[in-house]
Amino acid sequence: MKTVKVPEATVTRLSVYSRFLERLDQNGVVTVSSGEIAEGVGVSPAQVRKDLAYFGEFGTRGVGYNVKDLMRYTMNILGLDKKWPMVMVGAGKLGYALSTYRGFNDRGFTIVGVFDNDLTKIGKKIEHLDVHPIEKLPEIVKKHGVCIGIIAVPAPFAQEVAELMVANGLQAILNFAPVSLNLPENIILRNVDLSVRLEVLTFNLCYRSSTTF
Amino acid sequence: MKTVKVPEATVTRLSVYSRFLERLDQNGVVTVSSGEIAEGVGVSPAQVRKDLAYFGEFGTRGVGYNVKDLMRYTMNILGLDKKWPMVMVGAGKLGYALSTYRGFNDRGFTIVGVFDNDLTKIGKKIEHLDVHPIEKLPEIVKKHGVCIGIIAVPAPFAQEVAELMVANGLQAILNFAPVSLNLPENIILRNVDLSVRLEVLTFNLCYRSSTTF
DNA sequence: GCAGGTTTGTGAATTAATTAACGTGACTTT
DNA sequence: AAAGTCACGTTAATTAATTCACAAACCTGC
Repeated sequence: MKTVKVPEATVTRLSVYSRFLERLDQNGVVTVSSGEIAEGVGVSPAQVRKDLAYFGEFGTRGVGYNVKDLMRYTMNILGLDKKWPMVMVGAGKLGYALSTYRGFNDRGFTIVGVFDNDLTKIGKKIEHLDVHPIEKLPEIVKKHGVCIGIIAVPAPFAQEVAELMVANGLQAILNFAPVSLNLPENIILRNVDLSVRLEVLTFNLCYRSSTTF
Repeated sequence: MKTVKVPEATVTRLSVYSRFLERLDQNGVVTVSSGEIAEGVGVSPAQVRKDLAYFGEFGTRGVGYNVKDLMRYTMNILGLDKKWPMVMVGAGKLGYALSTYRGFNDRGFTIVGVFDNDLTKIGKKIEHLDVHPIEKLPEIVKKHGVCIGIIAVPAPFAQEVAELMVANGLQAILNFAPVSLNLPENIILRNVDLSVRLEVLTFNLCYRSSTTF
């Protein structure tokens, strides 16, 4: 166990590999090579092997990887062998869409509480879940042992929501509000910034002929 | 005009700076330093200056940057001085949420067509927009001169939707389906993979004490 | 109009990430 | 059972990105 930091990009790719392997497995594929994985997800074969090498030796030389095994290994590395109950704050359109997003369930994530402070939303149902007033967050977090929170509120409220989450012991936050949150060092925070992603497209559209300056 | 490639991370940060500057401007702030921007968005001051340096000299030594000017510069660099009509394919919950997402409009993006092949969705309204059958995509794309497409369909359909977009001349695609799309080199493609983002959180939750291996 | 305090812009140094290259082990074939 | 092939794991080389550090430029006050 060397003391080497795993690049974030590696973790991201691992998640992609994992899902690709899941699909191979469903199609009955038994063995796969780094080259085939690379081809399937759009990276280089060396990259695939390097990424996996951070965590162990999972393949057989001259053969490749057992799909089912590698799938399990990658999922374990990502912590997907555990249960991850989550809370969602914000029951607007985005919060609603995310709360019912199949992709989360498919990977074992479960939203156990949706919260809002808008009286017209509280009490409504999002599938089988009630929309609770924000005051109920502590109770639900405690009850389910939640450590992941998702923020889907308008930008001006995101910071206070994040602080409330931290105050209630959440350790990881996925923030969809388009602002930079200021939180303690030990909180794991990642942003999903939809406009930013689009603006990367427009930038490249403008400079596609010459991505150079 | 040196021939230096601009890192993707720089473009991403530029978008974040731009929005931060917008907020400063709304609050009446006239001048800002690289340090203040850095503080506000969570990067280092040197990073801010370096990022801007790819595109020119926008500041005044000993003083800082004029907020309004730098905001305009950054938006121009990102292509936000132009109109970007977009089409959305997929009128499920996510497609619906994204089609009505305020954050896009706030940055000048407009969705001019929403498409689906589900008969129960076609003809319905998403705010002022009709949901069209997918066959109508070519017409709308041509009519509005669209070059950006958003994919919000289930994974199994994403590849064919992407190919349809490419066939109709779209040049940039933002893909929300959790699959790796295979498209021609010249198409600008970015993925927003919601599960992947969550799995980066769970990975870090598992190895927070020792992010090292 | 000069001194002192600021903050930019930038080349150099550092750190990080990716790609290349190759030795090693495993399976296959004859 | 030996030779050939294949694909992994790993070290080295390369490329990329970030941070450092400092000269140059600007403003303020006296």
